[in-house]
Amino acid sequence: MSRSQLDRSNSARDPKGDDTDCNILHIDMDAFFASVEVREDPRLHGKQVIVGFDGNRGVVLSATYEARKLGVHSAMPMSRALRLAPDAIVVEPDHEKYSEVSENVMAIFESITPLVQPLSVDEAFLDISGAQKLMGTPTQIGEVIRARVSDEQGITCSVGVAPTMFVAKLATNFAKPDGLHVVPADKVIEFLHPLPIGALWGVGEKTAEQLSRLGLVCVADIANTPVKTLARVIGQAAAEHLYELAWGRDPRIVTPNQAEKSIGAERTFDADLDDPELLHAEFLDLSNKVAKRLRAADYFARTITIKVRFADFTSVTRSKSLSSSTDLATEIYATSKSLFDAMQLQRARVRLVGVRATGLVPASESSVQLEFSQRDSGWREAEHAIDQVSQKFGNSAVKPARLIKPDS
DNA sequence: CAGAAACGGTTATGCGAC
DNA sequence: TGAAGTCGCATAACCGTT
Repeated sequence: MSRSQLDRSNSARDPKGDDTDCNILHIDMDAFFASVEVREDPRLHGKQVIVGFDGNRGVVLSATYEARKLGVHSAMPMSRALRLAPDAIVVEPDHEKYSEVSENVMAIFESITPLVQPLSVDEAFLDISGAQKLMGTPTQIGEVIRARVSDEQGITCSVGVAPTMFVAKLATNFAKPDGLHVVPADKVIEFLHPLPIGALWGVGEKTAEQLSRLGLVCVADIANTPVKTLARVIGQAAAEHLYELAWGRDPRIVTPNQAEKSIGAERTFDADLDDPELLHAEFLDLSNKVAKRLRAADYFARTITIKVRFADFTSVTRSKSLSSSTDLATEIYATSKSLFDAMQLQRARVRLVGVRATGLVPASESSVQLEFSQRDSGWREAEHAIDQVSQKFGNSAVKPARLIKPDS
Protein backbone atom coordinates (compact mmCIF):
# COMPACT_ATOMS: atom_id res chain seq x y z
CA MET A 1 0.00 0.00 0.00
CA SER A 2 1.43 3.37 -1.00
CA ARG A 3 1.91 6.23 1.38
CA SER A 4 -0.87 8.26 -0.17
CA GLN A 5 -3.32 5.41 0.24
CA LEU A 6 -2.41 5.27 3.89
CA ASP A 7 -3.12 8.97 4.13
CA ARG A 8 -6.47 8.38 2.52
CA SER A 9 -7.56 5.77 5.02
CA ASN A 10 -6.49 8.13 7.77
CA SER A 11 -8.46 11.02 6.39
CA ALA A 12 -11.55 8.82 6.33
CA ARG A 13 -11.39 8.90 10.10
CA ASP A 14 -10.65 12.58 10.18
CA PRO A 15 -13.23 14.32 12.35
CA LYS A 16 -13.75 16.83 9.57
CA GLY A 17 -14.82 14.05 7.21
CA ASP A 18 -13.48 12.10 4.26
CA ASP A 19 -12.26 14.67 1.72
CA THR A 20 -11.48 12.17 -1.07
CA ASP A 21 -12.62 13.64 -4.41
CA CYS A 22 -13.36 16.98 -2.76
CA ASN A 23 -11.42 18.99 -5.30
CA ILE A 24 -13.14 22.31 -4.81
CA LEU A 25 -12.40 24.81 -2.09
CA HIS A 26 -14.59 27.83 -1.46
CA ILE A 27 -12.90 30.46 0.66
CA ASP A 28 -14.70 33.40 2.22
CA MET A 29 -13.26 36.10 4.47
CA ASP A 30 -15.08 36.46 7.79
CA ALA A 31 -16.88 39.81 8.09
CA PHE A 32 -14.37 41.10 5.57
CA PHE A 33 -14.68 44.90 5.66
CA ALA A 34 -15.15 44.94 9.42
CA SER A 35 -12.20 42.61 9.97
CA VAL A 36 -9.92 44.81 7.92
CA GLU A 37 -10.97 47.84 9.94
CA VAL A 38 -10.30 46.01 13.20
CA ARG A 39 -6.90 44.98 11.93
CA GLU A 40 -6.09 48.59 11.06
CA ASP A 41 -7.20 49.88 14.45
CA PRO A 42 -6.63 47.37 17.26
CA ARG A 43 -8.71 49.52 19.61
CA LEU A 44 -11.72 48.14 17.73
CA HIS A 45 -10.83 44.59 18.69
CA GLY A 46 -13.68 42.80 20.44
CA LYS A 47 -16.03 45.74 19.84
CA GLN A 48 -19.29 46.05 17.98
CA VAL A 49 -18.13 47.54 14.68
CA ILE A 50 -20.37 48.40 11.75
CA VAL A 51 -18.97 49.41 8.37
CA GLY A 52 -21.33 51.54 6.32
CA PHE A 53 -22.26 55.01 5.13
CA ASP A 54 -23.28 56.97 8.15
CA GLY A 55 -25.86 59.02 6.26
CA ASN A 56 -29.55 58.76 6.98
CA ARG A 57 -29.97 56.43 3.99
CA GLY A 58 -27.09 54.02 4.34
CA VAL A 59 -27.07 50.28 4.87
CA VAL A 60 -24.72 48.00 6.75
CA LEU A 61 -21.92 46.75 4.52
CA SER A 62 -20.28 44.58 7.12
CA ALA A 63 -20.37 44.06 10.88
CA THR A 64 -18.19 42.27 13.41
CA TYR A 65 -19.58 39.17 15.08
CA GLU A 66 -19.99 41.18 18.28
CA ALA A 67 -22.52 43.36 16.42
CA ARG A 68 -24.09 40.41 14.64
CA LYS A 69 -24.90 38.85 17.99
CA LEU A 70 -27.39 41.69 18.42
CA GLY A 71 -29.07 40.92 15.09
CA VAL A 72 -27.13 43.29 12.87
CA HIS A 73 -26.37 41.95 9.41
CA SER A 74 -25.23 43.29 6.08
CA ALA A 75 -27.72 45.13 3.84
CA MET A 76 -29.69 46.14 6.91
CA PRO A 77 -30.66 49.83 7.02
CA MET A 78 -28.20 51.69 9.19
CA SER A 79 -30.94 53.28 11.23
CA ARG A 80 -32.28 49.90 12.26
CA ALA A 81 -28.81 48.53 12.93
CA LEU A 82 -28.10 51.39 15.31
CA ARG A 83 -31.32 50.77 17.18
CA LEU A 84 -30.24 47.15 17.66
CA ALA A 85 -26.69 48.14 18.55
CA PRO A 86 -26.73 51.70 19.88
CA ASP A 87 -23.17 51.44 21.18
CA ALA A 88 -21.69 50.15 17.95
CA ILE A 89 -18.80 52.03 16.36
CA VAL A 90 -19.59 53.03 12.79
CA VAL A 91 -16.69 53.13 10.34
CA GLU A 92 -16.90 54.58 6.83
CA PRO A 93 -15.86 52.04 4.18
CA ASP A 94 -12.43 52.32 2.55
CA HIS A 95 -12.76 50.30 -0.63
CA GLU A 96 -9.23 50.93 -1.78
CA LYS A 97 -7.92 49.32 1.36
CA TYR A 98 -10.22 46.32 0.92
CA SER A 99 -9.09 45.90 -2.69
CA GLU A 100 -5.49 45.87 -1.58
CA VAL A 101 -6.09 43.20 1.07
CA SER A 102 -8.14 41.29 -1.48
CA GLU A 103 -5.26 41.24 -3.94
CA ASN A 104 -2.91 39.96 -1.27
CA VAL A 105 -5.30 37.21 -0.29
CA MET A 106 -5.90 36.20 -3.91
CA ALA A 107 -2.12 36.06 -4.36
CA ILE A 108 -1.97 33.48 -1.58
CA PHE A 109 -4.57 31.40 -3.43
CA GLU A 110 -2.61 31.72 -6.67
CA SER A 111 0.47 30.36 -4.94
CA ILE A 112 -1.50 27.13 -4.37
CA THR A 113 -3.00 26.76 -7.86
CA PRO A 114 -3.61 28.89 -10.93
CA LEU A 115 -7.21 27.61 -10.93
CA VAL A 116 -8.61 30.46 -8.84
CA GLN A 117 -11.97 32.05 -9.62
CA PRO A 118 -12.69 35.15 -7.54
CA LEU A 119 -16.41 35.66 -6.88
CA SER A 120 -16.10 39.04 -5.23
CA VAL A 121 -13.50 40.99 -3.24
CA ASP A 122 -13.70 38.57 -0.36
CA GLU A 123 -14.30 35.11 -1.76
CA ALA A 124 -13.02 32.68 -4.34
CA PHE A 125 -13.24 29.12 -5.63
CA LEU A 126 -10.12 27.00 -6.01
CA ASP A 127 -9.82 23.79 -8.00
CA ILE A 128 -7.08 21.83 -6.25
CA SER A 129 -7.25 18.63 -8.34
CA GLY A 130 -3.69 19.19 -9.50
CA ALA A 131 -2.25 20.60 -6.29
CA GLN A 132 -2.78 17.62 -4.01
CA LYS A 133 0.29 15.57 -4.92
CA LEU A 134 2.48 18.49 -3.91
CA MET A 135 0.48 20.09 -1.14
CA GLY A 136 -1.54 17.40 0.58
CA THR A 137 -5.20 16.60 1.04
CA PRO A 138 -7.93 19.19 0.44
CA THR A 139 -8.33 19.64 4.18
CA GLN A 140 -4.60 20.15 4.65
CA ILE A 141 -4.50 22.68 1.81
CA GLY A 142 -7.49 24.51 3.25
CA GLU A 143 -5.83 24.75 6.65
CA VAL A 144 -2.58 25.97 5.12
CA ILE A 145 -4.50 28.73 3.36
CA ARG A 146 -6.35 29.67 6.54
CA ALA A 147 -3.10 29.89 8.46
CA ARG A 148 -1.39 31.97 5.81
CA VAL A 149 -4.29 34.41 5.43
CA SER A 150 -4.32 34.85 9.19
CA ASP A 151 -0.53 35.19 9.58
CA GLU A 152 0.15 37.33 6.54
CA GLN A 153 -2.98 39.46 6.35
CA GLY A 154 -4.21 39.54 9.93
CA ILE A 155 -7.78 38.49 9.17
CA THR A 156 -9.58 35.16 9.40
CA CYS A 157 -11.40 33.23 6.73
CA SER A 158 -13.52 30.12 6.40
CA VAL A 159 -13.22 27.27 3.93
CA GLY A 160 -15.78 24.94 2.38
CA VAL A 161 -14.47 21.66 0.94
CA ALA A 162 -16.65 19.63 -1.43
CA PRO A 163 -16.80 17.86 -4.79
CA THR A 164 -18.62 20.73 -6.54
CA MET A 165 -18.57 24.54 -6.48
CA PHE A 166 -22.14 24.81 -5.33
CA VAL A 167 -21.77 22.47 -2.35
CA ALA A 168 -18.41 23.98 -1.40
CA LYS A 169 -20.03 27.38 -1.15
CA LEU A 170 -22.78 26.06 1.10
CA ALA A 171 -20.21 24.21 3.20
CA THR A 172 -18.50 27.50 3.97
CA ASN A 173 -21.60 28.67 5.83
CA PHE A 174 -21.16 25.75 8.18
CA ALA A 175 -17.50 26.59 8.67
CA LYS A 176 -18.06 30.20 9.70
CA PRO A 177 -16.56 31.90 11.45
CA ASP A 178 -12.89 30.96 11.27
CA GLY A 179 -13.35 27.31 10.40
CA LEU A 180 -13.28 24.61 7.74
CA HIS A 181 -16.10 22.28 6.78
CA VAL A 182 -15.91 19.20 4.56
CA VAL A 183 -18.89 17.69 2.77
CA PRO A 184 -17.70 14.20 1.77
CA ALA A 185 -18.65 13.04 -1.72
CA ASP A 186 -20.96 10.32 -0.40
CA LYS A 187 -22.67 12.69 2.03
CA VAL A 188 -23.69 15.40 -0.43
CA ILE A 189 -27.34 14.43 -0.62
CA GLU A 190 -27.85 14.15 3.12
CA PHE A 191 -26.09 17.50 3.53
CA LEU A 192 -28.20 19.20 0.90
CA HIS A 193 -31.72 17.90 1.38
CA PRO A 194 -32.60 19.33 4.80
CA LEU A 195 -31.53 22.86 3.78
CA PRO A 196 -34.20 25.51 3.06
CA ILE A 197 -34.74 26.21 -0.64
CA GLY A 198 -33.30 29.67 -0.18
CA ALA A 199 -29.92 27.96 0.14
CA LEU A 200 -30.03 27.06 -3.55
CA TRP A 201 -28.08 29.31 -5.90
CA GLY A 202 -30.46 31.76 -7.53
CA VAL A 203 -33.37 31.29 -5.12
CA GLY A 204 -34.00 34.57 -3.35
CA GLU A 205 -37.01 35.99 -1.58
CA LYS A 206 -39.39 36.11 -4.55
CA THR A 207 -38.61 32.67 -5.91
CA ALA A 208 -38.74 31.10 -2.45
CA GLU A 209 -42.19 32.64 -1.94
CA GLN A 210 -43.43 31.23 -5.27
CA LEU A 211 -42.12 27.76 -4.53
CA SER A 212 -43.43 27.71 -0.99
CA ARG A 213 -46.91 28.23 -2.42
CA LEU A 214 -46.47 24.80 -3.97
CA GLY A 215 -45.52 23.51 -0.53
CA LEU A 216 -41.85 23.34 -1.40
CA VAL A 217 -39.75 24.51 1.51
CA CYS A 218 -36.56 22.47 1.60
CA VAL A 219 -34.11 21.20 -0.98
CA ALA A 220 -35.47 17.65 -0.69
CA ASP A 221 -38.86 18.98 -1.82
CA ILE A 222 -37.28 20.37 -4.98
CA ALA A 223 -35.46 17.09 -5.58
CA ASN A 224 -38.77 15.20 -5.35
CA THR A 225 -40.76 17.47 -7.66
CA PRO A 226 -40.90 16.87 -11.43
CA VAL A 227 -39.06 19.50 -13.46
CA LYS A 228 -42.27 20.16 -15.40
CA THR A 229 -44.03 21.23 -12.21
CA LEU A 230 -41.15 23.48 -11.17
CA ALA A 231 -41.07 24.98 -14.65
CA ARG A 232 -44.65 26.23 -14.35
CA VAL A 233 -43.56 28.54 -11.57
CA ILE A 234 -40.01 29.57 -12.40
CA GLY A 235 -39.56 28.78 -16.08
CA GLN A 236 -37.94 25.86 -17.83
CA ALA A 237 -34.32 26.95 -17.63
CA ALA A 238 -34.33 27.81 -13.93
CA ALA A 239 -36.32 24.65 -13.14
CA GLU A 240 -33.74 22.37 -14.73
CA HIS A 241 -30.97 24.20 -12.92
CA LEU A 242 -32.58 23.96 -9.53
CA TYR A 243 -33.46 20.31 -9.93
CA GLU A 244 -29.88 19.43 -10.80
CA LEU A 245 -28.52 21.41 -7.87
CA ALA A 246 -30.97 19.71 -5.54
CA TRP A 247 -29.36 16.40 -6.46
CA GLY A 248 -25.88 17.78 -5.92
CA ARG A 249 -25.11 18.02 -9.61
CA ASP A 250 -23.28 21.18 -10.65
CA PRO A 251 -21.69 21.24 -14.10
CA ARG A 252 -19.75 24.43 -13.53
CA ILE A 253 -15.97 24.29 -13.41
CA VAL A 254 -13.59 26.75 -11.78
CA THR A 255 -12.82 29.35 -14.45
CA PRO A 256 -10.04 31.88 -13.81
CA ASN A 257 -9.67 35.22 -15.61
CA GLN A 258 -13.35 35.96 -16.10
CA ALA A 259 -13.60 39.15 -18.15
CA GLU A 260 -15.83 41.92 -16.79
CA LYS A 261 -19.06 42.44 -18.69
CA SER A 262 -19.97 45.91 -17.48
CA ILE A 263 -18.67 48.88 -15.53
CA GLY A 264 -21.00 51.26 -13.76
CA ALA A 265 -21.50 53.78 -11.00
CA GLU A 266 -24.55 55.00 -9.16
CA ARG A 267 -25.36 57.33 -6.29
CA THR A 268 -28.17 57.71 -3.80
CA PHE A 269 -28.63 61.29 -2.67
CA ASP A 270 -28.88 62.44 0.92
CA ALA A 271 -32.22 63.94 -0.05
CA ASP A 272 -34.31 63.45 -3.18
CA LEU A 273 -33.50 65.77 -6.10
CA ASP A 274 -35.84 67.24 -8.67
CA ASP A 275 -33.70 69.97 -10.19
CA PRO A 276 -32.63 68.92 -13.72
CA GLU A 277 -29.45 70.98 -13.45
CA LEU A 278 -28.33 69.14 -10.34
CA LEU A 279 -29.28 65.79 -11.85
CA HIS A 280 -27.29 66.60 -14.99
CA ALA A 281 -24.31 67.38 -12.78
CA GLU A 282 -24.65 63.97 -11.15
CA PHE A 283 -24.73 62.25 -14.54
CA LEU A 284 -21.60 64.16 -15.48
CA ASP A 285 -19.81 63.06 -12.34
CA LEU A 286 -20.86 59.43 -12.76
CA SER A 287 -19.91 59.51 -16.46
CA ASN A 288 -16.45 60.71 -15.51
CA LYS A 289 -16.10 57.94 -12.99
CA VAL A 290 -17.18 55.27 -15.45
CA ALA A 291 -14.95 56.62 -18.22
CA LYS A 292 -11.96 56.68 -15.93
CA ARG A 293 -12.54 53.09 -14.92
CA LEU A 294 -13.00 52.05 -18.55
CA ARG A 295 -9.66 53.57 -19.47
CA ALA A 296 -7.95 52.08 -16.42
CA ALA A 297 -9.19 48.64 -17.47
CA ASP A 298 -8.44 49.27 -21.16
CA TYR A 299 -11.99 48.82 -22.34
CA PHE A 300 -14.28 50.55 -24.77
CA ALA A 301 -18.04 50.33 -24.29
CA ARG A 302 -20.75 50.08 -26.91
CA THR A 303 -23.88 50.58 -24.81
CA ILE A 304 -24.69 53.14 -22.13
CA THR A 305 -27.50 52.51 -19.64
CA ILE A 306 -28.84 54.99 -17.14
CA LYS A 307 -30.91 54.16 -14.10
CA VAL A 308 -33.27 56.46 -12.23
CA ARG A 309 -34.84 55.52 -8.94
CA PHE A 310 -37.71 57.63 -7.66
CA ALA A 311 -38.75 58.58 -4.15
CA ASP A 312 -41.19 55.65 -4.04
CA PHE A 313 -38.30 53.27 -4.77
CA THR A 314 -39.51 52.26 -8.22
CA SER A 315 -36.83 52.50 -10.84
CA VAL A 316 -36.50 52.63 -14.60
CA THR A 317 -33.60 52.13 -16.98
CA ARG A 318 -32.94 53.57 -20.41
CA SER A 319 -30.15 52.53 -22.70
CA LYS A 320 -28.62 53.38 -26.02
CA SER A 321 -26.06 51.60 -28.15
CA LEU A 322 -23.52 53.85 -29.80
CA SER A 323 -22.48 53.58 -33.43
CA SER A 324 -18.91 53.25 -32.24
CA SER A 325 -17.60 52.25 -28.84
CA THR A 326 -16.08 54.78 -26.48
CA ASP A 327 -14.08 55.32 -23.31
CA LEU A 328 -14.68 59.05 -23.16
CA ALA A 329 -16.61 60.83 -20.43
CA THR A 330 -17.87 63.45 -22.88
CA GLU A 331 -19.62 60.82 -24.99
CA ILE A 332 -20.91 58.86 -22.02
CA TYR A 333 -22.27 62.03 -20.49
CA ALA A 334 -23.86 63.23 -23.72
CA THR A 335 -25.60 59.87 -24.08
CA SER A 336 -26.70 59.76 -20.43
CA LYS A 337 -28.04 63.27 -20.57
CA SER A 338 -30.06 62.70 -23.73
CA LEU A 339 -31.51 59.47 -22.33
CA PHE A 340 -32.48 61.28 -19.16
CA ASP A 341 -33.91 64.33 -20.90
CA ALA A 342 -35.97 62.07 -23.18
CA MET A 343 -37.77 60.78 -20.10
CA GLN A 344 -39.44 64.19 -19.85
CA LEU A 345 -39.70 64.12 -16.08
CA GLN A 346 -41.74 66.96 -14.61
CA ARG A 347 -39.63 67.56 -11.55
CA ALA A 348 -40.17 64.07 -10.23
CA ARG A 349 -38.41 63.39 -6.95
CA VAL A 350 -35.35 61.33 -7.75
CA ARG A 351 -33.56 59.28 -5.14
CA LEU A 352 -30.75 57.69 -7.16
CA VAL A 353 -29.17 57.92 -10.57
CA GLY A 354 -26.70 55.54 -12.18
CA VAL A 355 -24.63 55.14 -15.33
CA ARG A 356 -23.43 51.81 -16.64
CA ALA A 357 -21.33 50.85 -19.64
CA THR A 358 -21.87 47.44 -21.25
CA GLY A 359 -20.82 45.71 -24.43
CA LEU A 360 -17.21 46.02 -23.35
CA VAL A 361 -14.48 45.53 -25.96
CA PRO A 362 -10.77 45.44 -25.12
CA ALA A 363 -9.25 48.72 -26.30
CA SER A 364 -6.78 46.78 -28.44
CA GLU A 365 -9.66 45.22 -30.39
CA SER A 366 -11.52 48.46 -30.83
CA SER A 367 -10.93 49.77 -34.32
CA VAL A 368 -11.97 53.27 -33.39
CA GLN A 369 -8.69 54.75 -32.34
CA LEU A 370 -7.02 56.38 -35.32
CA GLU A 371 -9.80 57.05 -37.78
CA PHE A 372 -11.94 58.86 -35.25
CA SER A 373 -9.31 61.04 -33.67
CA GLN A 374 -10.68 63.87 -35.75
CA ARG A 375 -14.21 63.46 -34.45
CA ASP A 376 -12.91 63.22 -30.91
CA SER A 377 -11.30 66.55 -31.60
CA GLY A 378 -8.81 66.38 -28.80
CA TRP A 379 -11.07 64.96 -26.10
CA ARG A 380 -9.15 61.72 -25.99
CA GLU A 381 -5.88 63.56 -25.39
CA ALA A 382 -7.56 65.77 -22.81
CA GLU A 383 -9.06 62.89 -20.85
CA HIS A 384 -5.84 60.92 -20.93
CA ALA A 385 -4.08 63.98 -19.55
CA ILE A 386 -6.65 64.04 -16.76
CA ASP A 387 -5.86 60.41 -15.98
CA GLN A 388 -2.19 61.33 -15.64
CA VAL A 389 -2.82 64.23 -13.30
CA SER A 390 -5.26 62.20 -11.23
CA GLN A 391 -2.65 59.53 -10.83
CA LYS A 392 -0.16 62.08 -9.58
CA PHE A 393 -2.27 64.27 -7.37
CA GLY A 394 -5.27 62.16 -6.46
CA ASN A 395 -8.71 61.64 -7.88
CA SER A 396 -10.18 65.00 -6.97
CA ALA A 397 -7.37 67.04 -8.48
CA VAL A 398 -9.13 67.52 -11.80
CA LYS A 399 -12.84 67.77 -12.36
CA PRO A 400 -15.22 69.72 -14.56
CA ALA A 401 -15.82 73.29 -13.42
CA ARG A 402 -19.48 72.50 -12.97
CA LEU A 403 -18.71 69.96 -10.27
CA ILE A 404 -16.61 72.30 -8.17
CA LYS A 405 -18.56 73.57 -5.22
CA PRO A 406 -17.89 77.17 -4.16
CA ASP A 407 -16.48 76.16 -0.78
CA SER A 408 -13.95 73.63 -2.09
C1' DC B 1 -44.21 38.92 -54.62
C1' DA B 2 -46.57 38.25 -50.12
C1' DG B 3 -46.09 36.37 -46.06
C1' DA B 4 -44.20 33.15 -42.42
C1' DA B 5 -40.51 31.94 -39.64
C1' DA B 6 -36.09 32.22 -37.85
C1' DC B 7 -32.60 35.20 -36.14
C1' DG B 8 -29.67 38.46 -33.98
C1' DG B 9 -29.49 42.89 -31.95
C1' DT B 10 -31.58 46.26 -28.93
C1' DT B 11 -34.20 47.85 -25.16
C1' DA B 12 -36.46 47.35 -20.67
C1' DT B 13 -37.47 44.91 -16.45
C1' DG B 14 -36.70 42.01 -12.65
C1' DC B 15 -34.22 38.97 -9.64
C1' DG B 16 -30.32 37.59 -7.14
C1' DA B 17 -25.62 37.67 -5.16
C1' DC B 18 -22.14 39.87 -2.23
C1' DT C 1 -41.01 50.32 7.60
C1' DG C 2 -36.50 51.43 5.18
C1' DA C 3 -34.06 49.94 1.85
C1' DA C 4 -26.01 50.99 -1.02
C1' DG C 5 -23.38 50.08 -4.72
C1' DT C 6 -21.74 46.78 -8.38
C1' DC C 7 -22.33 43.20 -10.90
C1' DG C 8 -24.41 38.96 -13.83
C1' DC C 9 -28.21 36.59 -15.80
C1' DA C 10 -32.85 35.55 -17.55
C1' DT C 11 -36.84 36.97 -19.95
C1' DA C 12 -39.78 39.38 -23.01
C1' DA C 13 -41.09 42.48 -26.39
C1' DC C 14 -39.88 44.68 -30.44
C1' DC C 15 -37.43 45.44 -34.67
C1' DG C 16 -35.33 44.91 -39.08
C1' DT C 17 -33.22 41.17 -42.06
C1' DT C 18 -33.17 37.17 -44.37
